[in-house]
Amino acid sequence: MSQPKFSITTAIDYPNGNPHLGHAYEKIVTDSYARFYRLMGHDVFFLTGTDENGQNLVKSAEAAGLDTKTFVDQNVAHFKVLCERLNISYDEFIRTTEQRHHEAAHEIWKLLEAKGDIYFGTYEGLYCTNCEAYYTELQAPDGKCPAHYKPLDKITEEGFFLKTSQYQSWIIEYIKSNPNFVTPELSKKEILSRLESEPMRDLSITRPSKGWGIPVPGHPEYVIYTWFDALINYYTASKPRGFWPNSTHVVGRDILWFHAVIWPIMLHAAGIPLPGQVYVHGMVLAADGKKMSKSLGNGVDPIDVVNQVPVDSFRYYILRAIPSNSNGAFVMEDLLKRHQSELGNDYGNLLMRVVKLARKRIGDEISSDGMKLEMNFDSFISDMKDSMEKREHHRAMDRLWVEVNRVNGYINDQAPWGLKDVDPEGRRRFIEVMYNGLYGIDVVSQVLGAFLPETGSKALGSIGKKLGVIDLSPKNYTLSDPPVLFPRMEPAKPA
RNA sequence: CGCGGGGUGGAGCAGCCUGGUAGCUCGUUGGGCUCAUAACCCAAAGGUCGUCAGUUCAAAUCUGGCCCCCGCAACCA
Repeated sequence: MSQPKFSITTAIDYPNGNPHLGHAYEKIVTDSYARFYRLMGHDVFFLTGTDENGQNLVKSAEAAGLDTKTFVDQNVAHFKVLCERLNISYDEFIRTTEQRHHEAAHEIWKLLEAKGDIYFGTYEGLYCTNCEAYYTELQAPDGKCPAHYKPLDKITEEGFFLKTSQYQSWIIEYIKSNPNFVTPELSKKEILSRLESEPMRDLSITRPSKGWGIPVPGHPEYVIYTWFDALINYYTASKPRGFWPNSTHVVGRDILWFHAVIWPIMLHAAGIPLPGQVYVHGMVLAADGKKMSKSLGNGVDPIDVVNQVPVDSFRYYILRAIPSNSNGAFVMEDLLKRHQSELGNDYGNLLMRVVKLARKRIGDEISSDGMKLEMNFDSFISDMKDSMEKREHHRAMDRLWVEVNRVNGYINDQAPWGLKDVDPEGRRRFIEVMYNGLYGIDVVSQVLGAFLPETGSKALGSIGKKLGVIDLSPKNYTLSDPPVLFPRMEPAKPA
């Protein structure tokens, strides 16, 4: 078995509430890469999960009147439901409260300690007693808490630190000499300019224990800082499955620093191989072009969306309308428009017109015997690969649609409905054109299945095929009436 | 002068690196076709490419100033 390996991760989610659109976005994007690499014959490992050791969870649980464990379990269930509703094909779902993860975190802690990269020291910062949080001078330039407008206290706290500062020039060099490590280019520029403009401080990696979290080995009065342990989840889950180092970590811009700087430093210092890439995806903005946030109340609930439209319409919109390397607004009306015109009219209709016409005049069995293929899909496949390897899935979707339209165009040009059965040559040509149309649908649907799995699977089902590894060889088709994949929908009611 | 992205026909975007008749999708209007979910095809209308200046035979594209929108600024994907 010499299948190339490909392992991909989402960031693990903080289960202190219900999943929002950003979570859905990241999972759909990552899932599409996982499915695409499977389609291309890779041995894929796709990891997602939840980050459950944060101290804030204790407070959120209290506010909800639950003990922390119950609270977290409940919320984690919501994230799993989200994955099911979105057809997320993860191979493993890790929870950082699992024993195996505690062990992995300890393993790495001890490696770093043995290297002398962890030391005990004091932390000095501006503290708000209401928030129970530290603020930097940038966040609170006037020395007042941005949330409570009360003067912050200067507090000194003891704890353990990781000597991140001594790896600053190493990480700069590493990012520069591995041009694909941080992608897209824009994010790399951002991280490098930050690394080159200010000296790094050592990272505080413990908090005083409140009975929740991973205890520091030998110092149970402290727990390991959430971020330090959270990053390790990738290693915890992938290593035993033979997928460490991971190929790609998919992350949001907001946590790039931890993934592109802190995580590589931790691994490098511990003598563990580094992941291949940190891919920063775009951000979903609200319809008004602003960031979605609770305070603005402009958020969108992904479960709400898939209650209204087919899950693949949602997946399609997310993948195509929001550029892979930048931000895009989520506008429900646009989603509905694309559902109707691109999914329904372009793709759904292609399937319908070809299969129905073929069944009507040929029957349910169409053999490849003696058929000449009139469309070549080699450049389509290689363009798709190219865009996906560059982590430009929105361009891949554009390319896919060029192909959908090419098959539609082929049918238009050949106009099989004009070929008459009474003429033997017309009959022969009719079968040939229909075969080529079906073959086009076959190829396009196989690829489409990586992005829209339910649709791909139903479409292939109607020609007697199943999703799997890409197969461009001519096949025999067994036809059945395709379901209406993208039913026409009433225009959204004005809000 | 904290860092970064953007301002292109009604809407959303591509083009800018490597200057030379401004392109795509949707929408609008007018034709056509009928295999298909009132689908599809063809054509037309619509832009002084944020603004001011510079370089050049030639600027959406290069240079500089200004205006406006947005993201990030260490635990919010």
